[in-house]
Amino acid sequence: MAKVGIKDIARIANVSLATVSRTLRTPDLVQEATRQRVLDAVAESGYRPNRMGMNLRTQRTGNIMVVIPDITNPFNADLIRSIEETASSHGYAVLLGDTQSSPESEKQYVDLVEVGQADGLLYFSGRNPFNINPDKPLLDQIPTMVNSNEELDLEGIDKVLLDNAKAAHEAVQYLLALGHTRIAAVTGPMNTKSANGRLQGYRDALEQAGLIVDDKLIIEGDYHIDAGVEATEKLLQLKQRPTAIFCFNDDMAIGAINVLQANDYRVPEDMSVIGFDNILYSTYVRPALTTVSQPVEEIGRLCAEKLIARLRGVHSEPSTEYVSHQLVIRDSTGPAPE
Amino acid sequence: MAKVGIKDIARIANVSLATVSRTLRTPDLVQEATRQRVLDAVAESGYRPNRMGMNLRTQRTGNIMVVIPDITNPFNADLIRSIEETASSHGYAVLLGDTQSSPESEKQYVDLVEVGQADGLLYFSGRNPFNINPDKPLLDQIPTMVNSNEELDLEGIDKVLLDNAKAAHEAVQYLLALGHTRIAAVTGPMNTKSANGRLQGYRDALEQAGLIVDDKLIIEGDYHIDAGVEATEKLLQLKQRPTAIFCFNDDMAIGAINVLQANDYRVPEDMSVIGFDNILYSTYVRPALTTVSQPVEEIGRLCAEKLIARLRGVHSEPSTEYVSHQLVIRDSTGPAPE
DNA sequence: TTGTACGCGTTATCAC
DNA sequence: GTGATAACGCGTACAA
Repeated sequence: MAKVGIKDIARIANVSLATVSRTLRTPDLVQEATRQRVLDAVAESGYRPNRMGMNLRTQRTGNIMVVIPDITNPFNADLIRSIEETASSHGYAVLLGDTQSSPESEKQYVDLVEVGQADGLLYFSGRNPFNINPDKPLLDQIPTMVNSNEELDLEGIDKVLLDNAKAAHEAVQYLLALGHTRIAAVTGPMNTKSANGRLQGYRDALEQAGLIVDDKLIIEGDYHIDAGVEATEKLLQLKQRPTAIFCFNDDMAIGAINVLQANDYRVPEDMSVIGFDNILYSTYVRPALTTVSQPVEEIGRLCAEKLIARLRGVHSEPSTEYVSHQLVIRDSTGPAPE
Repeated sequence: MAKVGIKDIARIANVSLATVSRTLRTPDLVQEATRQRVLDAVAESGYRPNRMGMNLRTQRTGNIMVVIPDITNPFNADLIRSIEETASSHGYAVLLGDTQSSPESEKQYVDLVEVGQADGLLYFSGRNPFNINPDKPLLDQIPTMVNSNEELDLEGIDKVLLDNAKAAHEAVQYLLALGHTRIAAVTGPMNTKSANGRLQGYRDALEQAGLIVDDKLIIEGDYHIDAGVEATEKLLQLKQRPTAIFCFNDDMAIGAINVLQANDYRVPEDMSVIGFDNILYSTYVRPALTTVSQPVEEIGRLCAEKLIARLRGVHSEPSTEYVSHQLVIRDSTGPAPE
């Protein structure tokens, strides 16, 4: 289509370019009559300001970059849904960076905001993608950003976090209260803060109960279903089997239950399983999953709101906001077997 | 940070702006020595071309807009993963438009590409967001785009589709072969082509088997788990209950199984359930779900490749590509009860 | 091979 | 209240 531009409108309405722009941006500054002439011309011709020109001139794109490891994980999908909803309501669009946990990919997407393809960054990874010169002020070297889920090792940026240790502590305490003493942990990648935090909570809870932590019962996973499958297979081979398995996310817990049932273990009579995240499917799995709920909608909203506030020029101190978890008890946990 | 621009590089390397640009875009056109001087200056200063300037000048953004109804549906999440992977490998980034099936939202995101915030459009909805003037050529009135999943009622654009009728036909035939004669259907929204196509296949299969279609056994859903729950509750209240339920996606099938088990029905002994999509969780639900598999990775890749080819100026006839489904038999279907 | 100059489409700063 | 005009940062035709 013969793209109609601001010049065409100016010609049709018999005004200058400036007046067209003003009519659209600051209508109050232009007289009723001329304003109407311009608006008529706009309506007639279907003119719409070109974003590339706008972006260059205003030095903003209206995009926010979201860097996240795995969009096929329902927790992350829910997170993005929430971010996108918030962003959209503020006039921002979401540029999606699904990195599959690849550091190169993370850097590549962060680059995009550094070269001005997006105004700000929502970063859900713990790996530092920046080359920081410690002698210069940090904020001069990184884009406007908010960090969440996996804590980044940087002081002075906005973060939205969950107290992983406390949440895990609570989950394990619940299992202890049910009489379990041999409790396994299927962790996330141990190079992440989330997995380390949860593992710390697990250890603390056991030790506070006077139990010794058996490293054989701790198996590293990667938050995918398959990891839950493999870890559980290993656990079942142990001479001293656990009576409960604490998986550091729901997907792995679903994998665990699957293996248990395939090997004729009853859940929770023979083995309790507890997850983390409270994804939608955890309700529909049999038995329904006991899990630690994260307020995913709130996390997404907070992240987007904080970022957008910064983009709008809010200059408060960078802060870390903690959101609260909740233990959701369903049917996959029960008293320890004799 | 004091942003370093192309002018700074030109000054440092003691060349003109043009030479800097050439060194970066068409290195062959610049002499070895000067090229090196420029590259050194670039490396030293950490200069990177600003995308807003680039975008305006080249009239392209490197973004593709993906408009999709619900990113929390695992099928769609897998789809986006595949799109993003393909796009990324071709140097494109994904602008995400999760519309939650809202027509306003669909229009709003399509607008974004029309005003030049993205170069092309991947459109996974059946609602026409354009105001088409039938007297003018279609391609002059719509952006470069590919349509998939829900077929759009427009001739002359690229599409990637599944033969829904055939796939559903096959699923129902399989149930018929197991001896089922009262087969329920939990559909998608009946204003979508996918649901209508699948329902047509369902009807055809029944009629070809000499059965009459009982409209009481057809319940409209919306592809969410809850719809499967509610539909199944209704079906169980019927005086003449079905012995099998064909859900038009896996999420609703998962909801159906949940209700059945809660009411002490055994699946598949008392009631068979079959889904559609073959999402990851269908393997891990108990019993594992029999379902019609869509090649989601292929769909995403094809969509992205077709679009990018167009963006690169390929001028072949617009075409509709059909991808093939596959019936995946697991444990949620069995012989009809006596 | 390199430099000059223009334009991409818009907004903002001046004058008038 | 409105109109020229200068940026925004870059790529490229043209001239040198």
